[in-house]
Amino acid sequence: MVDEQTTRRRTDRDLKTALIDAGVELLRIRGADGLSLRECATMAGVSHAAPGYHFKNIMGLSTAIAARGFQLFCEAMTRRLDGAGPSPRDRLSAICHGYIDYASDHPALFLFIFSGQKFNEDDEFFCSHSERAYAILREACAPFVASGTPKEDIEVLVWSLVHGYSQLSMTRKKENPKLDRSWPDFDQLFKHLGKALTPNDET
Amino acid sequence: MVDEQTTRRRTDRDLKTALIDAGVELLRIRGADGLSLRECATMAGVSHAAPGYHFKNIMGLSTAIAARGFQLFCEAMTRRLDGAGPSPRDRLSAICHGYIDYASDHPALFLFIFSGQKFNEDDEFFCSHSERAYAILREACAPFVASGTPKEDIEVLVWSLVHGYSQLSMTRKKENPKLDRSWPDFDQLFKHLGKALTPNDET
DNA sequence: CCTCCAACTTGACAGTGTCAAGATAAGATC
DNA sequence: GATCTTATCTTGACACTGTCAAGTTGGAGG
Repeated sequence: MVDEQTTRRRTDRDLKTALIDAGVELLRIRGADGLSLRECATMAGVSHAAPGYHFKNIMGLSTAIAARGFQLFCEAMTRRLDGAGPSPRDRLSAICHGYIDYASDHPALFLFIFSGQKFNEDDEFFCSHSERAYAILREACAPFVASGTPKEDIEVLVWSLVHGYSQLSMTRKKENPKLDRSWPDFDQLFKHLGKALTPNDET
Repeated sequence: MVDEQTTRRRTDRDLKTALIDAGVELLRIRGADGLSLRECATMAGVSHAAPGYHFKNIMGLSTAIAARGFQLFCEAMTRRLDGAGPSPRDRLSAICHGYIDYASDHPALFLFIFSGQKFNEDDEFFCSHSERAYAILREACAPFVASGTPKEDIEVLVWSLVHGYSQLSMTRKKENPKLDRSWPDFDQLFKHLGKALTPNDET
């Protein structure tokens, strides 16, 4: 847990990131409501009050973890985008699948950042990473904005759909095979969405 | 807080509902992560361990509160449905607005029931109320299911859209008027959704 | 009147976040 | 090298939390 120089006191940044790492891991293990300052401290190999020095209170640590969450969120979307075709439709689909990747790879973190709990919205990293996530999504939506209509209509349409799908995929009760319900793949939804979207620079 | 017969010990059902009432109120005041067994007990006028007798642990109380949450959820949707026109499109729109009503009238409760925290899925009331909520939504979607396609496609499409819209309306950062972003009304999204939905028994 | 039992209360314990005060190492100054 | 300063923790305390075991109580049935 601690690197070779155990004697040497670590720098500010070291422990901060170690505590965030611990927090992400703790969420993975315990679920979206399993965060604990003291347990993060123990995992990082410091005393119970050490986190309080770097992050004023638990909201401070939560905010830093959420910032990391948004960072991973951005990475998941850009990773899909890098492997996508050039057409607006392919790119939008890639973003959506990145969104869903993130939710299924980091379920607790996903729920955590959208849990509605209060974060410190003055935090620089939190703001920049969360805004970047939304910016990525907005960019992919831009080609579908019909002239004369506000671009927010399309953005919120796509965003709501993929967010709702991700969240519901996660919280729904797992299937009882006796019931004839099955959970559709997102591509099915995207096909329907396609009827409502027309790229304004395609033939 | 206690009715006229303070001397008389209350019945099982009385305290149970009083504790659920307290829980709902507590969520309203403190937000989605502000629930506390002991505080519910105090609000209901009983000792700190009384809730443990009726609800084995905090998951038991949480489940009961979530059940109440789904009940209010159903009421919000049926209230809109009662005032809606007869066409499938009007009825589906009514359901969606009921969904949104619920999220804005009971934000903490809405976040709570979809927070991803574990509930007791064996609980009778929790299951019946949550399943009824989904049944109401499914019914409104039924007229739009194209023959030959699984009905889940439409259901999840609508459900995801309205759920995502509700949640994002709630967790998004409030507008900086300097930014030219505005939050569209759901009717705008519903218009786009309409392009993807064709009632199979309308002209 | 007595008994019994459901519905609590009381008390304890380990865990939590937060704060104040103390310790300590690394670097700066003399 | 000795002293001072400061950032970075540690220690200890407090009020709060959920959970459990044991005790109490009041009403119903005999």
